[in-house]
Amino acid sequence: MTTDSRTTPSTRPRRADAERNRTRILRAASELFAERGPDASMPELAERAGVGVGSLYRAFGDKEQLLGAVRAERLRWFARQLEHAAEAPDAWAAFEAAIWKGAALQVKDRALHRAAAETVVVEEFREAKAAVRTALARLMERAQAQGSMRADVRPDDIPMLLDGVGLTREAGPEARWERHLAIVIDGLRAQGSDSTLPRKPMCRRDLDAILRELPCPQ
Amino acid sequence: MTTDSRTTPSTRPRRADAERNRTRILRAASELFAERGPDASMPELAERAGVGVGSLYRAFGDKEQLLGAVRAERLRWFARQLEHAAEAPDAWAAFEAAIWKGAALQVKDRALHRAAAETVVVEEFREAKAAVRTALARLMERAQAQGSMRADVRPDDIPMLLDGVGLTREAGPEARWERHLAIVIDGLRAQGSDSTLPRKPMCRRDLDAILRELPCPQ
Amino acid sequence: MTTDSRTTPSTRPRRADAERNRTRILRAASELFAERGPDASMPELAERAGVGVGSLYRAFGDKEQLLGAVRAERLRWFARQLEHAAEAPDAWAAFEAAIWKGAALQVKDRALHRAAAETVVVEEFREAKAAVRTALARLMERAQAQGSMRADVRPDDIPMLLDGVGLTREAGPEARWERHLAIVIDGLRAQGSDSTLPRKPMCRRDLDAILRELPCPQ
Amino acid sequence: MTTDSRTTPSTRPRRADAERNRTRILRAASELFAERGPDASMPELAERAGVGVGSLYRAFGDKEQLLGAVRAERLRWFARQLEHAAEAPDAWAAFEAAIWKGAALQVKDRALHRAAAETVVVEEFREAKAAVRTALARLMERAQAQGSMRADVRPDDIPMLLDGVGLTREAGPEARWERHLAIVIDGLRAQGSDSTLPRKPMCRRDLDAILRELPCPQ
DNA sequence: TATGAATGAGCATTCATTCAT
DNA sequence: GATGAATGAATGCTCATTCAT
Repeated sequence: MTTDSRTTPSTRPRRADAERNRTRILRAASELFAERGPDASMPELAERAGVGVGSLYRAFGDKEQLLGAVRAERLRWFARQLEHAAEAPDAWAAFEAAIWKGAALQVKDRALHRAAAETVVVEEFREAKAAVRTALARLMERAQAQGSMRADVRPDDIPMLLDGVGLTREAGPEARWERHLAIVIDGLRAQGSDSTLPRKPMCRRDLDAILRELPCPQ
Repeated sequence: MTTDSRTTPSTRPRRADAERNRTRILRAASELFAERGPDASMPELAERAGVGVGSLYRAFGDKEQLLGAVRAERLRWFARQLEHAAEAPDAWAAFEAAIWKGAALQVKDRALHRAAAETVVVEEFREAKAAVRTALARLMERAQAQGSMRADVRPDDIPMLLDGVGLTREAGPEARWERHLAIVIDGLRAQGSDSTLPRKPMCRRDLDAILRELPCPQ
Repeated sequence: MTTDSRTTPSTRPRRADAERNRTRILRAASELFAERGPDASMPELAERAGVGVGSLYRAFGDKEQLLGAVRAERLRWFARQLEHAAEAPDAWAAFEAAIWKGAALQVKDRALHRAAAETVVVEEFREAKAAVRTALARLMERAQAQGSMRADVRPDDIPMLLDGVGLTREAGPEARWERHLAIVIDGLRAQGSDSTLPRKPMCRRDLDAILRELPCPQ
Repeated sequence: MTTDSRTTPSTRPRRADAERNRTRILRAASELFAERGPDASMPELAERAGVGVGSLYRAFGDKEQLLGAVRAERLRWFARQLEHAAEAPDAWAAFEAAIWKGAALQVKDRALHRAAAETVVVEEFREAKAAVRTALARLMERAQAQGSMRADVRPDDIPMLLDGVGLTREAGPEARWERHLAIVIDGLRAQGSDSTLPRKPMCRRDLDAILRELPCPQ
């Protein structure tokens, strides 16, 4: 490995360097967009990353690409959650648990705000979105087959719904987005399933566990 | 009527001019904010209204007031829809119809984007919001008493939910926000009501009628 | 008097009306410029006067004329103080007392700020300035003849000095402009006069009396 | 010296560029604020400096910082004059000479207008002000000990007095600020000192010398 | 004649992006 | 490759003055 840097001194070390730099930028962008949303500025991002603004543009082309990369990262995490859920025997329960994670992410990580509503031009982001869609399709198909999810929902509906939930920032002392999500989930349930309709918003204990494993900083 | 114009001969003529201009600005703002959302700029608005920027500020104080006025107008319209709905015998059906109007408005008129989440400082807007809340409360109480709406939803949940639906822009060829709304509505239904759960999204015919009577331009 | 308004219904009452209006504006300007200095805006002034901005322009031509009129009023007051002072037997003592009034005015009434430094174009202001100059000349001549004022000071020096004092707003807990003035006054004294040089700044009691009779509002 | 340029090879070249630009902006600001006072506008300054407005903000943060930097520069110069004066055997004569320089600066350079009266938030400016104060204190203490300066003047009085003198613009054909200053100086003198009271304003010859070495352009 | 609505240049400031070093 | 200085259009807003009513 270390010999590599001597063997191809002009290309390889650069690659490594560039890769490290890219990672650094991505981590900073991850934090900043999560905190401040897509409106965070490039200069501030550069400062947080400890690089010049020029490096941002060299590494990612423009702001949209960079934001897309951050969003893609989040979406891949969500896709993984969904894929793990696919193996559970009770598809609906697994779906519900996964959706809570996705919603919590959408709320806590402002990078994803309005992401589903925007036209996607970034390749990486499009791919991640597709991965989410695939995993959702698999999981939902099973839940629908098991009769616990309404039959006419489609995978594409979910990000749309979560985007809506994500808009609900914690504006008051009462947790509101949990209410939003609970209603949406009940809307997704098959009729006649043991839907425990008048269910209270999730208890704090569960919620804290969810928040703790979110991939976005803090 | 004619006496009025004689009773206040000194105040009216000026008012008429100012009022005409205010209306002109409001109409332009209505259009522009509807198309581009709250981020539309004051200079562009001035140009669209065919007035100088100064006139905007004279008529409305600042951007927030102007945006607030546009939003208030929309919300008052929505409040009226809800009030009319209050008289119907079937509270749920009336609620559902009204909510479709509200959602359509939220989707078509970007002026209302993120309105539910923001802190309101404009008096007119705050009042309209309160009117919506009151009308919602009345209607929902009846629907809940009739057993057709789940008991744990609160009036404040509705704008939050609609804000989410409004985020769903027409991103693809398929109408998607109708699906979003349909799911949310089903989430609001009381369990065991004749909830016609696997219902399809509203048919085009109805939707067109709704869109035609929206108060926002376009 | 009241018959006048019927005898020449088109001209006389107008004059009276116009005069009343002019006075009203002047009073408002007096207050506003005193509080906020020459940078107070015309719209705000119009509102305070209870007239339209147009009337400001009709009555005074432009802002400079209006400010000039206010300043002239103040200067006429100062000229009167100086004229009264002229009759006192001890010219220096009278001068000193008058100068304290002028300085207090300059400090408390921001309308006069930088007035001496600016080129005067307003006739009324120029006249008032001349009146001050004349009164100063008379008083100073006597003081110089009595040997209590240095011989090489000229009447024109005084407004300049007071303008400087006026710049010294009360920035701290300690009264500072009184110190400024005290030094300047000592600089004006003839050498060898009983100048009580290490004199303390004027005592509060005297100062309060001065402030109370200032012509500017508050 | 040469080693320095090798020791920090990566930081210096950039700095050189930035420093040059900063200097350029500072020089332009120096000129413009000197001519027009603190109210000169940023766009005009940018044009004069031959840079974009953005560069102004990059280099100095905001207008207040930039103005503060210009003022600090002037004040440091004044502090140096005072420090040199501190070594002279005759403290009063040294003080008098230094104060002439300070006054000339205040008059010729409008950047310092109203500087003494304003609350200072710019660190650099605050420091320069403190340096002036310290130097003044040292010099005045000696002059007071030597009995040539009145005992009750304090260092803080001097900027206040000079600010007043600075207000005296060249409004007429006769040089007037010199008279203002001369009177103030005499007001600072101890009584009974060989104060040459009826002294004429400084002769042109000396004044020209003073003006020539002023740090402000023009 | 009085009004006050309209004007529009002007201000301080921000930020995505470019490009010389 | 990396840097960060430079750019300049754009933003929200103010205010002396004009002019239609």
